[in-house]
Amino acid sequence: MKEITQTKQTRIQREKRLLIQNAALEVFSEFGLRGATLDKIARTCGLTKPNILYYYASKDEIYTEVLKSLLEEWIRPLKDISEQGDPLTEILQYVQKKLIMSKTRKQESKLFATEILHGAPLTQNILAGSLKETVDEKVKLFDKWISEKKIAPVDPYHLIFSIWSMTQHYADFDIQVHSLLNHKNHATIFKDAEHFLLTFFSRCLTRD
Amino acid sequence: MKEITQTKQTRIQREKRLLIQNAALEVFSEFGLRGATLDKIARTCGLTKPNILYYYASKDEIYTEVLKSLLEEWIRPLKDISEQGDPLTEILQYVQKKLIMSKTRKQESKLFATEILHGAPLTQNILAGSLKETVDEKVKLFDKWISEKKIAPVDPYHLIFSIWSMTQHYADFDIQVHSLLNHKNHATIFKDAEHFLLTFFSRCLTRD
DNA sequence: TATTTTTTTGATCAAATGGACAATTATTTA
DNA sequence: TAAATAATTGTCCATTTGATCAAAAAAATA
Repeated sequence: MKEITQTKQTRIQREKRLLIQNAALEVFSEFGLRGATLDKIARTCGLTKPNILYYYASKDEIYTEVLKSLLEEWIRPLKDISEQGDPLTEILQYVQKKLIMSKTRKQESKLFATEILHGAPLTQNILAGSLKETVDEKVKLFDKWISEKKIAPVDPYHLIFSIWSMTQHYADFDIQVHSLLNHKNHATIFKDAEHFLLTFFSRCLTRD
Repeated sequence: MKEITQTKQTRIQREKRLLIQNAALEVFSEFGLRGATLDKIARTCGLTKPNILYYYASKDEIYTEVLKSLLEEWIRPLKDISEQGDPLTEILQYVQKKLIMSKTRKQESKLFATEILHGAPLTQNILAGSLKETVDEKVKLFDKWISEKKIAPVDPYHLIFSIWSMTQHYADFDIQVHSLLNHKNHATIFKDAEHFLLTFFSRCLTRD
């Protein structure tokens, strides 16, 4: 039973594994890998500790699985940037998508941030692998757009970093953002952030 | 002996406390509050665990002290923004200072990021206190500059967030940055980042 | 140098925690 | 419905870890 290899999962297995993953995401994103305990995860999803270990061999395995399933979703919007579209529109749309993810997927953003922050022990190969591939591809596209004078000249790598950092900031540092904005309405903050970011990036990509 | 109140610290006390703080910063920034152990801190500074607990009542007290001494330094560059200087120059200088801090104080940046990310359990009052005060003050200054048409109109709060996020990204996410830039030379990365950020913010603050 | 104070450490403790396992219960299949 | 398989749980264990404490060592002081 330990090795549930692909195809033949029972209904219960599918349900419980998902249940555990959701609880794990919640707990890991709040406390980090080491701060999270199996007891907390168990309590969160209403299962017992041994029951969780019936579906996953170890705490680390849960963490790895949660992280892996998150990473794919995380890269997707970048992949969506299309060579066919209008350059500025494509990039601004990417900014918007990333901001929406910060708004609706805060836990995922925090989990990912914590992982990288602490040395990406389980993600390094992905960073160097599929993420790097996609980034390199889009960098090439940005360079092309620059040489065609369709967007202003900037270092494409750092452009991507700036999009990531500015959008994810609203998820990862939400405590600080809310605190400094007098705990203003959540929706308002994101509306303002969107306006700021779109203004910011248009100005900066249409100059020269 | 437990309560070392201000004035009369012995030479040994001053030395050892500093030794412990430095080791603690190293360990906490790498592993977070929960991932860090007294044993790791002890090993890092070459003391024994009970000896550390002779100088600090608890692990949490060490963490709090490290964080507190870091926060003051962290806010300072923002305070330095002067009403007397040229607006664009002042802001760009702030960007530069923050970037330098990311380069030379990576551990502090990561520790601070982890703290906020996980709910700022020990920092919330500072966020709402002295940091907020300084931010509000500078926001007023930025608004003044905008009304005098000395910089382009942007939401000053989000402008500050953008500076923080983009500069700190190079410290907090250094693993990712290095990985995606083919482990390019550290100095080169920061030189490129500086050029990118200065271009970026000048464009965006001189438009309209 | 003798006495007092400070510093250091080995041994130990209690709580927390990841994990194992056998026994029990529920579900599926023949 | 009986047999087989899957799922669940109570109990237990070993390790880690924050913290204590008394005794020893070192340093400061008289």
